[in-house]
Amino acid sequence: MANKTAPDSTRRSEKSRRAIYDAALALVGEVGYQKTTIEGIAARAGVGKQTIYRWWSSKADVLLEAFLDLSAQAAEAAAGPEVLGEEARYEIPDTGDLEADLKAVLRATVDELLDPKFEIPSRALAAEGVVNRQLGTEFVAKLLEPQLQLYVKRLRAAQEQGAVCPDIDPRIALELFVSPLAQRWLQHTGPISYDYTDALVEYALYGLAPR
Amino acid sequence: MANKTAPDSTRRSEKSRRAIYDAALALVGEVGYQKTTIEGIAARAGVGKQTIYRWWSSKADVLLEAFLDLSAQAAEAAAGPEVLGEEARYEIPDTGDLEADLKAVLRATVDELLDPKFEIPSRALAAEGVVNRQLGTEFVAKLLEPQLQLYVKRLRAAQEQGAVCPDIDPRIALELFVSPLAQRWLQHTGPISYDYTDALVEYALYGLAPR
Amino acid sequence: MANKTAPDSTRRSEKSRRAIYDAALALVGEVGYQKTTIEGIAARAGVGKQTIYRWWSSKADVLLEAFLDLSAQAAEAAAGPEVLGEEARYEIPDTGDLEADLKAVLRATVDELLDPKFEIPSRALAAEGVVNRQLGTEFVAKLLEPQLQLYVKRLRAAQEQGAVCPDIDPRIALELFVSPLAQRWLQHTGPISYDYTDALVEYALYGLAPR
Amino acid sequence: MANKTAPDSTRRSEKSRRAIYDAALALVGEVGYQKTTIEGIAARAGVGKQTIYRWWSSKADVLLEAFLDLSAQAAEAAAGPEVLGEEARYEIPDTGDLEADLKAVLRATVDELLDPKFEIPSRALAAEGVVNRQLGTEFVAKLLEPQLQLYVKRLRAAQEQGAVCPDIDPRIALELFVSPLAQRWLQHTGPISYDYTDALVEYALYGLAPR
DNA sequence: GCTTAACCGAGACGGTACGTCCAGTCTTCCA
DNA sequence: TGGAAGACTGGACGTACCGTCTCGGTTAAGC
Repeated sequence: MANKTAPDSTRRSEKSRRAIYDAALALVGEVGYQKTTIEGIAARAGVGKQTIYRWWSSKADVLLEAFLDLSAQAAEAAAGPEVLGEEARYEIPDTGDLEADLKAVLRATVDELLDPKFEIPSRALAAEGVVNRQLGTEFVAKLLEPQLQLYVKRLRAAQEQGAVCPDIDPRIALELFVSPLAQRWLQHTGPISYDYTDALVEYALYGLAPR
Repeated sequence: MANKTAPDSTRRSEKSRRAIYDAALALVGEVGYQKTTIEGIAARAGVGKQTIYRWWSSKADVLLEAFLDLSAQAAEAAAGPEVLGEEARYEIPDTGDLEADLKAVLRATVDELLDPKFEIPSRALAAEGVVNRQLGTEFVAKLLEPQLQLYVKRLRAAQEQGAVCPDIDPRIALELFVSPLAQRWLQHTGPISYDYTDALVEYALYGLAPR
Repeated sequence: MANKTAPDSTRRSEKSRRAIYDAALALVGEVGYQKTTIEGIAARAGVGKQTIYRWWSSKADVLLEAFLDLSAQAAEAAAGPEVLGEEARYEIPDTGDLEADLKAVLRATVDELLDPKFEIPSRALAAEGVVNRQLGTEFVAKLLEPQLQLYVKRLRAAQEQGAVCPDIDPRIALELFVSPLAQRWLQHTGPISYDYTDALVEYALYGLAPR
Repeated sequence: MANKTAPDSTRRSEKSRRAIYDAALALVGEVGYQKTTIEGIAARAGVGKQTIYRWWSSKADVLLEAFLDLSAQAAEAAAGPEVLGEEARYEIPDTGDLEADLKAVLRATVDELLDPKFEIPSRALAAEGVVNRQLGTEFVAKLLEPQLQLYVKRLRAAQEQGAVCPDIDPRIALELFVSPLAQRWLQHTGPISYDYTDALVEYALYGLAPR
């Protein structure tokens, strides 16, 4: 019923899609986001420009999907060869010690944020999302929010365990330690380190005011 | 000593500079950052392109200065016609009630973030800064950090008053309530409201863990 | 012996061929030759592109056959429902008055040249033939020369009747009145009218020099 | 008052114009008209595409001007270094013997038509002119008609000399020998030779009918 | 009547060129 | 000599078609 001859996705070339993802990520890594062009991606992937325009609406859109694909692959690899269903999603560990668990997760996040393989494309996507509402929404919905929900779950468990006040909103609470890290990374407002994230967790859990 | 015939700033046309600032801010507001072009700014300002290239290095650079100028004007207007020096800078009030003071300041920040006159250019600059290291650094140094230092000052006063633990680093502490707001605004990760910023202040001051 | 799996013409779809002819002529008439595309013809004819590429080598080739078909139909219609063989081809009448016969035929040609149904495709074919040697040759051989041979035949009869010098080459002679008309039509070097063609016949028959 | 910012021709780059003419003629000669592209011309001339689009409306238009320029240069060279004004235009010689004069001019035309330097571009322009009314008109007005007017002048002189009937229209008369040659050349309807053009002149002057 | 080879509609594919837009440089002319 | 104007080279944009290549569906000949 689409009036603009939507392409038939059943006939899509898987090979081209892969080549485009690879080319896009490689170029963004090599020359940066601004200097990465649709023409460049097409040439590098050995693909016609139209094949890109047929399936994606913009450079940002290509990169978002490429990055989602990369993340999915990474998650899959991390999860090991679990043949049984794909629902064995990652979770924040619950050792009973909230402070330790949060510090561990944030330290892992620091490592990831400093891994250039992830840094350049995710920084580019975040920047584009700031200015491009549609992409930003998709970026948040598909990448950021799912990760934040893991914290919500862990904090709710902590509330049941009595480690966090029951009248606190976990969706807001997690921002106390996640957002500072995010801002320092995004806007270069300060250095990132294990000490820093450890401090964030402590400050957030026990408050700034003297007990 | 400049080998490339640096322009003589004493002969610079003040009228052109103003026209360029106005045109740049107007265009960014009307058509967005991406669709704002140097040619467009020059045409709108009734200025030759070379006049822009002579004094600025990029579109982002023009916009940054234009926005700094706008902020300076706004601050000046807010401060009233204080003829006596320009060092009567803004400060966070200190009523003795830290919680109330922070909530008040954050509420004012919410208002500013939602004012379209400021929102579009600052969002554009922030986005460009994410991806353009040089601009980002300047953006942070000239706009963001000075504001954050106001919080540092207020928190240090609170430490002297015994309202904040003395072993806490104020530069990190302020991020507990400032960064969440910044991230929600920048990345559209959630709604912004007085209730939200009030909650941030409370959570940060008294901690997530039960007292 | 064809190494490239020549198509089996016995299984060719007559319906598709007709649809392609119709679409090609209609499009050339509506949007002109340059803007007529193979894709457009295929879409209009409700036919796959490959069906065109299977049977023709180029846009010009399609149009040439379509036009030949159109001419054949027109000739058939003009000749009436003569069931007896198709060899009752048209001839230039021979009333014994060469001048009158030639003027009559040229007047009819003028009418045809100004009929838009024929004009646009034949102009397009002629133009393409100017620049595309292979097509030009075919165009001349299948369309132009057969018509010119009718003049040769009539002039030879005139030579036997003593109305034309016996040592004149009829193939050249016919060009004296045919080519001027052709050039005016093709290149817009002048207007076309009965008076004009009448004058051509007179000038050619009796010469420019005073008798 | 032009609303579409017509370019300022006083600031036009003569060097670029020359380079474009040269590239266009060279490419048409080397790869043919169809395979000559604006991009190709620009690249060959070392010029931005926009510089072509700024001053010409189409490939055909570029080629027409390039060819006019070539013709002008050739005419200038042929006329010798006549410093005194540029009005020493070419004329058909008048030896008093019309038949000989016409045969000589047509023989020279045959030579020119067979010179590849002129043939390819003029054939391309003629073809484009057949199908593109605007270009055709310009082609005729600037190139063809001026040459035909030379015949008009010569024939009028012949009429005064009594070598041509006074009631004959010279503009039509010249077509009796010029158009056949043009058609054979354009449409490949027959071979071109001195014998052929000689015959044309004789047939036209003395008529087909026996005297 | 059942297989099977081919033509068929459809349209995705790697490409080329289009005509437009803008970047950043260079030149000209004016105040 | 700074500035307004704008032509210049260069290069990416997004679109339109090219000619080739699958993909099912259908159709007619040969078993």
